[in-house]
Amino acid sequence: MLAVEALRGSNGEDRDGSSDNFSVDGDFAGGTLLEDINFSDLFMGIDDGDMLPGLELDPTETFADFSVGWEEDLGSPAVGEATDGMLGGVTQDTVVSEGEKDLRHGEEATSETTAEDAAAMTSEARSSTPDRGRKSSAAAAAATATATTGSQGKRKAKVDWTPDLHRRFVQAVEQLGIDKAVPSRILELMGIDCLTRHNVASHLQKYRSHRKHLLAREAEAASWSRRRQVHPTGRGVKRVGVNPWLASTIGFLPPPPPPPVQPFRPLHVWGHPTPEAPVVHMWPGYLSARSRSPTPPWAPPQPPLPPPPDPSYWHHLYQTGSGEGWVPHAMAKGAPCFPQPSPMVRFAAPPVPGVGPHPMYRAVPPTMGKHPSSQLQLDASPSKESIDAAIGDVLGKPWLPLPLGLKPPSLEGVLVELQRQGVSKVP
DNA sequence: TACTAAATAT
DNA sequence: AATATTTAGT
Repeated sequence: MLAVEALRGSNGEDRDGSSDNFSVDGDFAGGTLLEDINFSDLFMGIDDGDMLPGLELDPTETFADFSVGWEEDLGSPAVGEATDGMLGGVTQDTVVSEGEKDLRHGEEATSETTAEDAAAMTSEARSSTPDRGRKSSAAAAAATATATTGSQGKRKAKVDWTPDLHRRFVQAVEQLGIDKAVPSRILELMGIDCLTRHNVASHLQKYRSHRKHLLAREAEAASWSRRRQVHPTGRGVKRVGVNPWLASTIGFLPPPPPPPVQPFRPLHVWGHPTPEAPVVHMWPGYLSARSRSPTPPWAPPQPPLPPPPDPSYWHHLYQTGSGEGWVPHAMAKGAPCFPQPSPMVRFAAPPVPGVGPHPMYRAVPPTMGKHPSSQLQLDASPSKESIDAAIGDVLGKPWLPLPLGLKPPSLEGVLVELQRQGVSKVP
């Protein structure tokens, strides 16, 4: 029996109100913003050649699994070109696969063979388990595990930590700082609604594990290399493959770099800014006032935080036509995760455009109409570039917000930041 | 509750 | 074997 593959995300148990939507690279869907995207700015210093073939999803698998969602949304040639240009054809990989459609099973489908069962069956049930109604090993295990709780045990579908997804993850981790990178905040920064905190926590665990291991190896190699400088042996240098968890510069040589001056310098992870091209500018306000991002020593000084925007005002910016919040109804019903259309937020042009921070920059309510050239539109699920443009325009200098795949809460961060920079809202 | 580490599952 | 989820401890 063929398992039903769907694009929708996990239940998102711990993510209130945003359980089933997905807004990764939402701007790619419409393609309207693509022309403005400067892909070279996307990931500074990143050579996508670093990508590990081994880590990439099997395209066949990927598109087989996600065909439903992507056929519609990435069908346009323009989009295809753009995405190919950017991520070497793995743009779509930020999709989370879900081997089950447990949404509708939540409580009601306690009875028969669920999709999950079917999926699990494919691997096991056919071998033994005579009684058909019997749960698969996974289901059984889950059931056993949750027997005490009495809840319906369902093993969640695995999340494909694709290169792009992983990159977002690492980006978030780096932005937070390795010591302050906790699942909830990482998730927040990643802005990917299909992920749950547990997903991130799991990945974080693995990330830390790998990192620790690799750091240990690096240290060992360093000492070894030092020793070797004193007592050259002439032996060959051990080579290791590129590791996605660590730098693309993995070799044991050259000798160890000078001791870091910062308490934490993001490990150079594949697909991320190189030490030579560090993050130029963090986005402090992005992280909300309650705990702004730790300012790295190499980051510019941060001005004081502004008072938070009026939530009631900004809230409607996130509303969709359905009037049920920004999450399209279809998604709430468990539709596959896919880039979603969203309302626009416009930023009126400053009296003196392009010249430094302008206190009179204004945000105006969403509008779907075409924007005059004098105005800059910011999608509610804005691309990094469009936000860059918005803030950069305000500040009159390049700006690099880290998170990709922004979603409304992130947009709020954007707005907070803009307001902090002197943007005022239109009554 | 959230985070983390360990145990399991695929 | 690698990597994800689940469980359990703090």
